[in-house]
Amino acid sequence: MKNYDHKKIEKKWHGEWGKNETYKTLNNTKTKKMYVLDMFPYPSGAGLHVGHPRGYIGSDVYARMKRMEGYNVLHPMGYDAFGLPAEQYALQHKIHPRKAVDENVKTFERQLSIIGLSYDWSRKVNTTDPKYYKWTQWIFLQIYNSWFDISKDKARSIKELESIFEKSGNLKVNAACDSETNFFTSKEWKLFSKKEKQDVLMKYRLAYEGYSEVNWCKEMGTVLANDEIINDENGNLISERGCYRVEKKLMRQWFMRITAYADRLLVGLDNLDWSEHIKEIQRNWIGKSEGSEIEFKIKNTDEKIKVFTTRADTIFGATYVVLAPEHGLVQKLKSYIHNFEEVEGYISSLKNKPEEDRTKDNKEKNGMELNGVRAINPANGEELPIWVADYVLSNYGTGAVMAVPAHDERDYLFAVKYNQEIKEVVSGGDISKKAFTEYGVLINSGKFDGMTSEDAKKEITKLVLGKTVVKYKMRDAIFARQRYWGEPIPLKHDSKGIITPLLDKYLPLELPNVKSYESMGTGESPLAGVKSWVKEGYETNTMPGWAGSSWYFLRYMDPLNSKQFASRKAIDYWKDVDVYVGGQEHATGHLLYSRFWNNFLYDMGYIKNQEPFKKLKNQGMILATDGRKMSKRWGNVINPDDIVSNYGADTLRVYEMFMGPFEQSLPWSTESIIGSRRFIDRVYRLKEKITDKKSSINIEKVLHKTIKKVTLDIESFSFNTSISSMMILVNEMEVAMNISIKDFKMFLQILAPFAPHITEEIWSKLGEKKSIHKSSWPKWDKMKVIDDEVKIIIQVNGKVRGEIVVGVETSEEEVKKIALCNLSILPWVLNVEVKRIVYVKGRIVNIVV
RNA sequence: GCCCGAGUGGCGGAACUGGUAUACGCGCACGACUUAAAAUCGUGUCUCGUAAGGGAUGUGGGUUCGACUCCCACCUCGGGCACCA
Repeated sequence: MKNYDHKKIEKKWHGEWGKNETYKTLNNTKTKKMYVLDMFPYPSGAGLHVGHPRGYIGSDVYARMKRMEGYNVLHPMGYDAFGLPAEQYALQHKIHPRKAVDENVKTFERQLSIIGLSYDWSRKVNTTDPKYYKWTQWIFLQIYNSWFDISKDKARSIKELESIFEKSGNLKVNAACDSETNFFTSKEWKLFSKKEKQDVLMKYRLAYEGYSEVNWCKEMGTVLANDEIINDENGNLISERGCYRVEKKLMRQWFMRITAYADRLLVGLDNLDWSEHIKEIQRNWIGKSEGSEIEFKIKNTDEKIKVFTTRADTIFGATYVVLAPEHGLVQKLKSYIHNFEEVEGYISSLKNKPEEDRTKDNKEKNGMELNGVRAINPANGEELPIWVADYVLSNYGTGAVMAVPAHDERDYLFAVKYNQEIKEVVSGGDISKKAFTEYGVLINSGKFDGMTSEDAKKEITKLVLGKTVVKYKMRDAIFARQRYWGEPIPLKHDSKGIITPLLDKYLPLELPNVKSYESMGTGESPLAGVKSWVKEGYETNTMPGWAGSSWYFLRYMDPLNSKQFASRKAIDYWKDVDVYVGGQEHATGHLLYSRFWNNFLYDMGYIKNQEPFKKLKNQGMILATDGRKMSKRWGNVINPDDIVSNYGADTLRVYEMFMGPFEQSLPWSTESIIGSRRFIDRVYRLKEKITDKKSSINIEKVLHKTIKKVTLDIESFSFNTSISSMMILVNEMEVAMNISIKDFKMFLQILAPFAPHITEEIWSKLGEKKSIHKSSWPKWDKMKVIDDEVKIIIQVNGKVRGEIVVGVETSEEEVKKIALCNLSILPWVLNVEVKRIVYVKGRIVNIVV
């Protein structure tokens, strides 16, 4: 066989590169840095399919070019291995998760290594390694020991808050939490018991203990995140893994106060070089809306209903007020409500229904009026009925709304059903629809008539003594799982309920090595069944899967440091990730949590940049040949091992980059991959044309144009077009008489990031001693990129009728003259009046007749 | 329902800032080499038409000397959010 032996060559160079530490990141902090990062994988039991390496290959091509351009490149890899999937896998296979993870990591590593990725493996991290999670726990403690100062718009130490309380109570301190804050003087603070103080501080801590309704899965004996559950055909909630029934249950949890950073996370997006698409998803998720909080007094009582609205201008159209069923006022007003029993019955009937029934699409709204109580519209003194209704959410805004049926679709539907008054106060728009999104001019609103909605909002808010507020859809993140396989939360509880954080010197708090890590079945973590653990008073919840992945990019900077999560020197040098590559499915999870932690660490002075990932690229999925997702279930999985074995790693790499745009999802084609192998074979055969003689001018020109194109294309992740341009170059070289050794080497260099093995092999055969991957990236010659002659298209009335070739410097007049005299043009311009001639330099002449 | 993104040959796709639509690759057809096959190489390959020409970038309009590219309306597909007041 004439073709090259990929197995032999690839094996040889993997050995050489390892031995020579070709891809090791330098410790030299004088060289300009480049941090190219892949989202680290979750090593599942199934191993890799051909879709997984797509992103890794793209970032590898980029990292390789940057290395050749002289950057000190940090391009590491590691494993994110805590969490439910590993625990489930271990349970199924009746082995310890530690063992399961180690085995899976081995499989992944073997699969990754044959692809020829240029990782510096000496910087590998693994989130389940106590040496690693020591620092996950440490960061948790920093967050636990901090609060968010709204006036300074940054996190501060909880000790500073305590001393503020000590000095002046909390009369002036900004509440960083939504719950109603108790006010106290410094004297009162000093008299508080330890437990009372703890309870107050818990309302401010950025990591806090609380209770929440969770998705409880009885069969799995665990709590699931929202993205771990799906709806079945009947609309019931079931777990994504295993398809077990999921219900709501109140449970003790730990939370992260990510909402404190809502605005920073929103504003921070503006300066990031991410796709608009992902930024938009995060913006929607954060869900900022500006509006007014207005109080409606309840007649004959001291109580008030606080509502939130973005359309204060429509207050004159309010015809009733609605409370969420969970709203506290319902109970408080018990003695005033004539039909209280009926109301309570209604509310409890809602509670027994799963939430999805309540929030399901097109669900008919229902509610019940509270007889005997009336709210007073602060704008005009009108008395309005008060309702409870399922369409008002307790956890958004104030849990109460003023209903304006004329200008809100939901209120409209409800009003029609329950025969409530509909009062139009803003002109324009279909009353039954979309009117709320339409901004017009006020009518029927007394002295505000004729005013625009925007102006009226401020005026009316002022008039009714309301205040302008900002609300977010985003909620605090639950930071606890009732599972074994996660980082222990480094806190101790004593019998009086006092919580003590572990001192740094006791970190890491290692996960106890137990035989049985199955769920308690009570909803509590398996750790609650470990006697020695409970005796010490350790927290039994563990951290969620996203804990370890929220900061790993910092650990790569200095992965072996046992004194700090990374040294000051390393952090100051590497600063942030220059290019981050991964799937877009992490838009509202990992990518948000990481930004949150990074912002926090920045506030506390531990790191240099607020934002962790400057530039983000999301690789598209590789679908199976049938156009579906690759999955064991469909039996359509293509294993990269087979491709590497049949065609070689270089072919796999070139094909995956050539298939189509990097960020687009594409189906795998078993037929097309041969084209990439042929390309590699042709390159290998071109060796025979190399001579000491100069290449032709044509080859030089095409070569330098290709160097330019490949350089710019890699920079913009347009890998498919850079390969196509190199194919064109190879086509040209094949028909050339000879190729100079100098030119051929330059071609090898620009191909090297894509096909590192074969280029290295030919490079060394040509007598080079040093690795091609350590050589300098070729520069294109500006003179050779410019043509001295150009082809100009001649159009008549916009239709192509001919073409001419002229010197680059030919003047406009000259070109027009030549064009008009051109033979193929003559029939079109003969005997007609030429009205106009448009000339685009170096491209086109359009003759308008 | 709302918010994004995308629709180009038989297939994956290319086209700079509005300037030759279909580069590059796959497939297919024919030819060369071969006893034969594979591999390789060469030629052709949007469509109608013998040709001259005409028509095509989801559909229908518009702007322009000129539109895959810009504007309006609609259709289809993919993604995100979903009673967020």
